[in-house]
Amino acid sequence: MPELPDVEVYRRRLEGGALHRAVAGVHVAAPDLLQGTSPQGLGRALNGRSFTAARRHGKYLFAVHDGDGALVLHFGMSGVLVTVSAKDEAPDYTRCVVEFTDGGRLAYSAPRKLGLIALAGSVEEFIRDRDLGPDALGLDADTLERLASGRRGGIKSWLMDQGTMAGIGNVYSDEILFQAGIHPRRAVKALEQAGFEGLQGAMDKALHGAIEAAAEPARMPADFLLPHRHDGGHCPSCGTALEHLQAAGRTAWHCPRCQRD
DNA sequence: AGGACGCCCTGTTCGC
DNA sequence: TGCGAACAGGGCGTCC
Repeated sequence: MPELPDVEVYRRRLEGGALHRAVAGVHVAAPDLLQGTSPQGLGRALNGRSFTAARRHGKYLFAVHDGDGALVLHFGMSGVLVTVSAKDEAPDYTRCVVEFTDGGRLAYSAPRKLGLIALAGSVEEFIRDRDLGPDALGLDADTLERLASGRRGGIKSWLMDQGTMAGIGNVYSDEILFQAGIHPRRAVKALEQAGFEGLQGAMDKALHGAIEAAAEPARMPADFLLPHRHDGGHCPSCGTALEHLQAAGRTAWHCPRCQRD
């Protein structure tokens, strides 16, 4: 379930391990993941180039290269990005590999092929074309208020709407609502009374906390919902058995005591 | 406009 | 034991 924190971890991995190395070739094992290009097109765009920057917007990762463009990666719900040394094996379900001239590789692995691999002229152009909202990391309370104004409907689907803000999916919308003490069925309108500072703080805590934990549930702060978000899980704050309901077509886990309807 | 729903995809888990 | 249904969910399309 790569959402903003997971993709930020991949971004740092890309930045720390795959910049300024010449691309020797690109191998695509799952061409159906390519959108708007082909294995040959990817090769033409990337061969001989080097990645110069790793950027992220929402759940999209951009490997910007020195040929005035970017490789775009989206991870669907099961994708991972790893760097692999010359002598190591790429992971199972590797769908695309960028090979560098030094023998090292960048591997995109995804058991469920729900992600996408594409090329973009620029990060900004891609964001515009996809109608993505501002990145969810670092939004201030005033911006949240502006994004909520005139919005009808549920708060969970609003948080997950990539056109409103980019990066939050089912898992982290649950975490944010838990940290904010807001029931998943509440309307966006209810935020007007509560104020946006609380939501802003919850978003900051959930997203930054998860990134600091490298998006690994086992390393997350003790008061995070995420590690308990399963059958038989209990609220880390009050111990009440967690419940789930359907909201915005997704399973919304919450604490019935801490998140009042 | 926004919600409900189905589809894609495939490994895992559960029920009969 | 074994098979198949249900489930996980990001993103998109359709319908209401």
